[in-house]
Amino acid sequence: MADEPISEKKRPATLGDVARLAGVSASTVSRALSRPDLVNEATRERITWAVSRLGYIPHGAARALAGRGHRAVGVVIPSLRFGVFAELVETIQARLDEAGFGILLGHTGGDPEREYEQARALVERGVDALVLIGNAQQPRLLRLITDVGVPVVTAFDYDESSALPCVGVDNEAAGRCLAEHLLDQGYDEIAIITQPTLSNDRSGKRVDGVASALRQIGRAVRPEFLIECDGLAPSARDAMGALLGGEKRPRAVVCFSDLMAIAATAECRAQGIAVPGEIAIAGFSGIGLSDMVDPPLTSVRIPAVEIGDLIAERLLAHLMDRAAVGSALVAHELLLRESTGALREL
Amino acid sequence: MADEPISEKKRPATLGDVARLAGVSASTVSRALSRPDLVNEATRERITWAVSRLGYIPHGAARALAGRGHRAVGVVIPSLRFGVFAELVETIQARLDEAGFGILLGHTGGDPEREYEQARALVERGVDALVLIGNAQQPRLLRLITDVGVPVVTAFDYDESSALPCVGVDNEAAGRCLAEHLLDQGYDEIAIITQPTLSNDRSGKRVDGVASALRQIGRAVRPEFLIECDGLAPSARDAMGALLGGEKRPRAVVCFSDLMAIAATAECRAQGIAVPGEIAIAGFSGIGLSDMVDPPLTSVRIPAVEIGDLIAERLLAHLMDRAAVGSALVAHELLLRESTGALREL
DNA sequence: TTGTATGCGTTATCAA
DNA sequence: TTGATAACGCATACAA
Repeated sequence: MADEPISEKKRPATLGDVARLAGVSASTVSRALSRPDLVNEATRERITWAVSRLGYIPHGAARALAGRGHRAVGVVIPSLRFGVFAELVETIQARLDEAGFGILLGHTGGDPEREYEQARALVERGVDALVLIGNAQQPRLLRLITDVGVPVVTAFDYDESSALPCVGVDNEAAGRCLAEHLLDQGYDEIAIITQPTLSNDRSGKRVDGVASALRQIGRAVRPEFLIECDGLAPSARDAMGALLGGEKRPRAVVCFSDLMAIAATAECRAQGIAVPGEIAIAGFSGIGLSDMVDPPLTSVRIPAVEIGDLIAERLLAHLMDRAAVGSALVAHELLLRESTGALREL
Repeated sequence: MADEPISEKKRPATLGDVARLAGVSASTVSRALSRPDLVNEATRERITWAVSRLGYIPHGAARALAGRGHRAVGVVIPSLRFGVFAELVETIQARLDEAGFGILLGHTGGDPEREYEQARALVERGVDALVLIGNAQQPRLLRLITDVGVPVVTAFDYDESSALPCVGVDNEAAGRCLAEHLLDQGYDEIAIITQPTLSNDRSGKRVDGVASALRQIGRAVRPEFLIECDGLAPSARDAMGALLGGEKRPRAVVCFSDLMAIAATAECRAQGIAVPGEIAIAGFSGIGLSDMVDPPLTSVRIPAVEIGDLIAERLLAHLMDRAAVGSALVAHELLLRESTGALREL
């Protein structure tokens, strides 16, 4: 304590400091830390002692520079405000952390431009791999990826023709599956509240799925029944208001997130419209709350945790053992609940 | 195109490559990139040309090693599953990104041990600053922080006696404020559903606040009315079940997150208990959904975005201009809604 | 305005 | 089993 120079704390201890204190060379310390089995019992002990004595912490950048890789992967998502992305990020972080990898985050707000910028910023920061959302990357982003040769996996959308390996659900099938359920229940006029489909391929494919189901019975999605909003509660509620205020009312509304579905339900409640009595409402994602609201929400569950696990697993296999990374289709799941219960007999 | 060697893409271009192609020295390129005003118009153009020609991307680790700092800050949170943390992280990331800083994430699951480990891992990765949650860090974490001299700001709890600068609300006051509202409404038996207070100082202080309000009128929190759960919906619902199944039923239940409050409401609904008719329920955080559910939820809003902004601002001021970072108290806000409406006349 | 030299902290390659 | 030495890619001080 008292024998410590007062203000020595400024400069963090380096490998050299430890070496000096332990009376060995820097390389030996380095070895002792990375492959302890290669160094003599006694020396190793002196070294660990010196390490803790000095509070030595390895310098990540120096390690990376010296060729060990940065031990970090970048994850670029639209926004953490959407539960599925938060779950994905958390899962990936937890799994990678076990292997000593960290994760760097980037948000796009759903803007493809920003997706490129964020991805590039992460690459510049030196991430060893990248996780992106969906399979609609801009060409220049694809080019960047191949140029720097960084491994990438995309999440949430499975597309066999994707340029990048992807882990996700078949969004078209998911949309269709939900629409078919609604049709089965007798709801034949289906509206959709979605995030902008231009920048969100998952939503676009879900719309296709719904349309496809409708086409089966000779119908189509009416243009005025396809409403885009920013995905957050207030605008989703407004969207529902617009739907209810239109000339013709839909019998069912599919929202591409549970959050939007809950907001839509709120608008119905405010207007005294029974759900599912007069209008059925369904969501997407199957967040933990969807069965806690009134009425419990029918939803297509997207298994974010499973997707995150698979991605982390693939990334690690590649990063550690140079394994090739391939795509994986994970199953969505239709959660049938009251919000799309049988249509009330009129 | 065709004149490019086939497999040159393996090794990413370096400053030296750019320099060679532009016919200047590496340092000139370095300057052209960091302080363009210091280099001749013409050379600068040749350099930018060479840069894009080669698809040159600066090597973050090398930059960091050469003394420019890592340009990254670490954020250690319990879990992204809780909306407030997701909002905090997103806000901080967005603000720091503008200044060229990235963020590295760590999750603790509410475990103080893991908080230490994650923080340490981030320090090792070279973050220039750290954001932690609450003001109950383990002593060894505090020691680590002073040892390595990394700037830290804590979020969500304001505590003037905190060892670290903090930006947050007065949780004790927030708890008291909510309890007082309930007492005003005539609910005098108040129960609490909370995350473990041992590892969560915010919750502990809120409990204190509620207790304090009760003490004002000569009452106290009954031990069996204080239930801890993991904070997620299912266990919160179970907690509510336990409360309802007890000998004596509370008249009001305060949940320390909106998610838990919604789950608690669901349990009441399932048991046919009117909210707020028979039991009032209140939440915390004021997430976007709290006014969309039925009944709309009374909640104490914790301004996560504002807190994130303030933190990012302080961090940047310190990182860029070496400004000292101080604490800030931000105001919570009582959102009065139906879930704690007047007690039904019996 | 530009170039040269040096160092950042670590790992890897080689000898000893 | 250990130590010396050379990278790693970039940013500076300093010289030109």
